[in-house]
Amino acid sequence: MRKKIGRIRDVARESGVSIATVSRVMNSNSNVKPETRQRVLEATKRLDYVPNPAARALTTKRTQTIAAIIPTIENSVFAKFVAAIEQAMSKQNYSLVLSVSNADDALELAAAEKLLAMGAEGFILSGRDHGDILINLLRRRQIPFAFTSVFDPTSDVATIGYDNSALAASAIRYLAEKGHSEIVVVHGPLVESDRTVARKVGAISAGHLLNRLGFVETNLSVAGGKTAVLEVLAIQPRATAILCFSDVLALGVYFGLGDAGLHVPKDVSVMGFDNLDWSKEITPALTTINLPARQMGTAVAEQLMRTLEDGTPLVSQELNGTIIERNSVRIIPRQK
Amino acid sequence: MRKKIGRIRDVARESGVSIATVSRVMNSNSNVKPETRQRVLEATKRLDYVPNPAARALTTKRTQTIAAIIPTIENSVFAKFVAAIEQAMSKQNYSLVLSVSNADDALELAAAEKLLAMGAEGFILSGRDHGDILINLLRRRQIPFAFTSVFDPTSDVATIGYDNSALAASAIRYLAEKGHSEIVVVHGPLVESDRTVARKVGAISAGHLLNRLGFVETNLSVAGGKTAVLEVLAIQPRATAILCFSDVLALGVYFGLGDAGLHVPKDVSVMGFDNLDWSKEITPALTTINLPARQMGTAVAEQLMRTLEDGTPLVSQELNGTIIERNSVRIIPRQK
DNA sequence: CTGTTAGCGCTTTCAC
DNA sequence: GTGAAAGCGCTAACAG
Repeated sequence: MRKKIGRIRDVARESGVSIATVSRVMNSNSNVKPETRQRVLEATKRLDYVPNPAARALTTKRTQTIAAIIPTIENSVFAKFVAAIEQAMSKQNYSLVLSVSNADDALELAAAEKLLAMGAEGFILSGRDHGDILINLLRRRQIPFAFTSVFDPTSDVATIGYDNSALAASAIRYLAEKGHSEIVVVHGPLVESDRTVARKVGAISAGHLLNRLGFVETNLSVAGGKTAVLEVLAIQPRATAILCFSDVLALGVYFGLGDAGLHVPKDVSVMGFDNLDWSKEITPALTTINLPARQMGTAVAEQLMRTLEDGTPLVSQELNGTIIERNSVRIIPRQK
Repeated sequence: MRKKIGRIRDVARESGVSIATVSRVMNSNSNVKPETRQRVLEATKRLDYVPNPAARALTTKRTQTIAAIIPTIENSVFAKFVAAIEQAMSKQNYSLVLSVSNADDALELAAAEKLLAMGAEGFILSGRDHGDILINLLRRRQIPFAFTSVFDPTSDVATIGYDNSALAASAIRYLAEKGHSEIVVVHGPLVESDRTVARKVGAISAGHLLNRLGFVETNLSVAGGKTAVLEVLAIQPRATAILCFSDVLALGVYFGLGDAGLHVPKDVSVMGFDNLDWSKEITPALTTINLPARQMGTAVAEQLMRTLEDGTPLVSQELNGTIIERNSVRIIPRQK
């Protein structure tokens, strides 16, 4: 269905050289006499020639394409991450092919097969848990791949991200230091995200600093955060702080709390995760954990491209999340 | 750098047939005796064979890849749009390659060249205004492409989207009907978006219904909306309604108004554009215009795939935006 | 510095 | 129903 545009031999004829020379010019490598190059370039312009990517890929066995499969692109920190990957790849003339898995192993596998069949040479996966079939498929085909949004030095697959468990523990610790001893964590579906599970584990590990630590699972959306408030109030009416494993949830919690007539942080403190860009604009500004999404995108992209270029093995890389202290957490005076 | 995985001839040898038969099986078309097919399929499994996409593309001249270039993926309605495109394409075994232009013609052109060099067979562009070079490039190469987020029956390029001007006019009309006669519009950078320009034109066209209509340009972000409030208050302190050309801006306006001690909608009414998912959760729920982003994504994807399959020409398609009436607009009693 | 030539792995007539 | 063979457009030795 596509048109027949100029081929390399047309350019060769037009400029009076062989196709090999045209190829050399197109790949701006080998030695070509400047004036010959010039002539070829002109013919190229004139014929509006662009090398056929399929033919090129067929001979070079390279497609310069890397795939990323993310759980969702909507409403989250993934957009930032993807934008960074895209940018880093563009610089080195690589392309990103994106697919969304909805946190479903089967969909993820299907997506991966499609991407593979498109010629993806490397894969960026989110989180640490993936179907065995997928992992084996990638391994058998010797496709380099990395897990992101997690850092786990013990993993045999390179993980590029942060320590979710430690981050959640530090959030609890932070809250405890501010005098909160009854906290409820609001989080998205555990089955959909090993990062959420890791965070929960981390929170529990710091639970001894508290008198009481509760968990409320909800949909990972503003609406989910909002409805979670009701549950929080029901199960732990005396909680003084709500820790949300995502800023999106925190936004919903703000709304829910507002509707319940509760003031942040006077009545209830709120802390988030992600540091989405509106978090510093809301009143009170949200205390949250900044996740280095951009940096992470750049890091995976660069590692993967490197690996594809010269075989450098992928290595795990820890990126630090940091607590951004703002005004949504109240200091509760010690009341011994 | 890539490994040598099983090729078609390996499968042929393994299953004792010719490569032509293997090809037939892989393309599940022509007649192949069931048991032969079976044998081939088994060999395929055993050797973990997947047809080489480059070789296939080289002979068929098809890549089953469509490119989309969007201004930004962060913080907006584009995420929804892209998700829908992705989904629609997946169903028909097409792949999406995405690039971000930051609303810059030069970047857009560069992105397009890269995507073309990757083998994109069709293009999804955002808005109506694009560099001539890009458009000519696409035309010369006879690549089908469509403009989205706009509907303009007079355009010679297919436009798939909504009538931004009419939508903005209807928003002003709606507000006027509720008794508002002094309105300020808060919008993103005009130079970056022909949609924004079209909306402004539409708003102005309905301006005769008002006593006063002002415009404040700001960054297209929550922060931008928030700071715009100060300007609104400065230039038109008596405005009773703020119309935001994006919900993201409206969120910022809510925050800014709150900080200024102004209540929505008692003191100032607010209306948005986009119907992002949190808009119904915020208090008061935001009256906004729903833009059919998903539907639009599905529509372009399907038209483009159709065109690529059988040459059906692309046609403009209008999708309707609708006012979602909620609680952020107060009714001002006629006070003649 | 430039040309010749041999494939890359697949699809697709055309025979049988 | 199946096989043989001719490319698809390009890159990469290898000569010269």
